[in-house]
Amino acid sequence: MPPQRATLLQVAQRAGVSRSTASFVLAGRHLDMRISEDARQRVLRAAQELDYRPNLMARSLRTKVTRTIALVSDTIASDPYAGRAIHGSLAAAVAHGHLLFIGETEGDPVVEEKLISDFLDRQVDAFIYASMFTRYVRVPKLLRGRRVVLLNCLTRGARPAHHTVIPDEIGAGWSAARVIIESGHRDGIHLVGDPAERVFAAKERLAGLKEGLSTAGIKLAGTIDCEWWPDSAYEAVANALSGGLRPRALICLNDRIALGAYQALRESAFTIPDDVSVLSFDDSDLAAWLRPKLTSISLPHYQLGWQAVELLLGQQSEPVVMRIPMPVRYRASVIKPVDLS
Amino acid sequence: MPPQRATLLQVAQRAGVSRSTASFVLAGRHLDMRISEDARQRVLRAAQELDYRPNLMARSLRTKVTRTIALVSDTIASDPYAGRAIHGSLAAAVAHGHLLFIGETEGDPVVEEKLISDFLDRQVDAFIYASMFTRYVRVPKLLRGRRVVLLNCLTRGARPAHHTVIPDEIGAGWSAARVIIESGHRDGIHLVGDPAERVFAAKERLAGLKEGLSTAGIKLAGTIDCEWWPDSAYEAVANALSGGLRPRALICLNDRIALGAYQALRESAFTIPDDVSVLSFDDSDLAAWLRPKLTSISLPHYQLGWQAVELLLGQQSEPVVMRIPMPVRYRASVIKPVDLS
DNA sequence: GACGGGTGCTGAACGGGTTTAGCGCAAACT
DNA sequence: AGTTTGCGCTAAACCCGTTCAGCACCCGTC
Repeated sequence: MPPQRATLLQVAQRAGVSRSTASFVLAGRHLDMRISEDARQRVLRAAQELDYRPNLMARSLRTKVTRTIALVSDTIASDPYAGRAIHGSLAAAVAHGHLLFIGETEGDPVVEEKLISDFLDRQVDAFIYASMFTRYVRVPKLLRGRRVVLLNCLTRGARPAHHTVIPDEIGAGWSAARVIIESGHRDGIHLVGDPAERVFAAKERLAGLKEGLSTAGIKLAGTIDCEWWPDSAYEAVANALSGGLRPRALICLNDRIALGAYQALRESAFTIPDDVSVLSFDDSDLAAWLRPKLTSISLPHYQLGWQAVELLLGQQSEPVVMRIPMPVRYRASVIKPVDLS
Repeated sequence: MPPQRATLLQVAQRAGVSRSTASFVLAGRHLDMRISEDARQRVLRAAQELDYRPNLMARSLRTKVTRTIALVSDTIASDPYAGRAIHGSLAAAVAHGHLLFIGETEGDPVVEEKLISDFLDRQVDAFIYASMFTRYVRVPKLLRGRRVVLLNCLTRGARPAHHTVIPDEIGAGWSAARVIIESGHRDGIHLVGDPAERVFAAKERLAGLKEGLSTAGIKLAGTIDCEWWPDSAYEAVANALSGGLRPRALICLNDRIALGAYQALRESAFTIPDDVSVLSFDDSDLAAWLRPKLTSISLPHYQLGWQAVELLLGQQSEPVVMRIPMPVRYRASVIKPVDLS
């Protein structure tokens, strides 16, 4: 039932020419090779009639080009955003006539090595080495000297060895500052999250935020320390509030933390945004589901994935570090503070 | 820098044997082919010394087996669960020594045909035809007669043409009934969602639920109609409550609806679970983040993906429809109703 | 009529494996 | 001594494209 595909030889025979000629015609090289218009038409017709499709395995064996890309990620499932980065890479790959393999290392170097070997055995043209949260990585030895783009991760050291695509977290921090400043907040601005931890995004967001605020002569009133989960954020914020804290604005390091903050604020009878503005990062689905809808600074995973492939397939050879802007999604959780005086 | 890989010929020469012999040894067919232990050792050593890895393109060209699977999905990004199905498929594929291509059709038949053709040109062994929400589909002509498993979708008609893996939504409905009954609820049980729509999951969940309830002589007290989004659910539930409804248990058709219900209940000063129990389906991340944590019946996407590949690579030839059980994730939103009398 | 040059096409090698058919040799048998 | 048998291995075809080198032919030229 799966119909036997016609080979180039069959096309050539039907057109009354040699395999070579058929190949040249179908490759569009009839001008270099001086194929008569008549022969060209015969080949084209034969190919059409036989519904000819080239066997890309055979072609790739000869040309050493497979037009396939391997996306090697630490995890693909745990994070709901992961899909978006894959989606972006996939769309760009297909737009360039490439196909995408995916693989998951689960952070295990042994699995990683096996996986990359498998891809290499299948002669993939290039690799996307991806992480699902932004962090520093060491590029596996097997990838040295190959076409690789780092997606949402980077290497330490002055000169990057590979193209690198990461979100502009520092810019996002500045944007957060701008949103807060433009809303008229000056006092009672608290950070919620865990800036002490070695999380890349946290450090950069905080750095950008502080820089941005300082341009208006504003300082953070304090930090509410918690893990990156709703539970932890809820507890931390609830504690702070019951300790007498009266914040005017909370900047949460991500949406899950914002959810915890929402829950704590609600229980202490604070109204968002009238009593307290809440600003967040990531712009996950959650942001649009909360009440009031959460203003959040978007992690552009789709664009990250897309750009990674663009760099991979582009001709630019000098390694580039691209920081993709993180746009603000204005919603309803940040407003001008009500005058307390 | 990308080191030139050794070929079989080089291994053979170093071992002082022919390509054939080297091939037989490395394929483990030295017994059929009667290769001396000495020659075998020489080949093995040569392969090791040269760090030989076979070119799978060349092998596949000859054997017509690529050990690759194509996962063709309607969308891969929009749904946060999507990643889990891919994850499951990927894990199973790798466990069987296969690699996974992914592709997205965006529901466009033209894109779909192009994509499948591209996969066919690359000689993939088999296809997973996936949908991100359970629904009826027509299998594209190009896939007729090929190895295909339907993942989270199914064809109409008595005999399935392909293996099919879907969640056991009817069973989930029964489970919902059981949870409610075992908690002691008998009255004031309302459904929240849109059972009228042609959504497969909705119909089956409702059917199972009603059957399950009827075994205990219980009937739904009513239905609160809404779309599958928090906004819509919030409005619908808020309306119902302000209309005087006093439910004792809400069964929400998914977690997003449950979120809307939570929001509406809270604003009307109902306490979950003391005043109202809430039960839901899907068990998305959200369920564990809500306060109180939401009891939800899990959509086993990972297992779906895994099973799809197992069927694909298994020897079972008669098409099978597998319904994967949906386990209940007990949390804190369902309790025994407080006696009102 | 020999030669040069352009046109239109093809033969054959190549890529790197797998697999079938069978060869050369030594031991065992008649 | 001649035949059979089994062992250990290999030549060569095959998969299906791409591509280099060059052949046959015709036209025009001197």
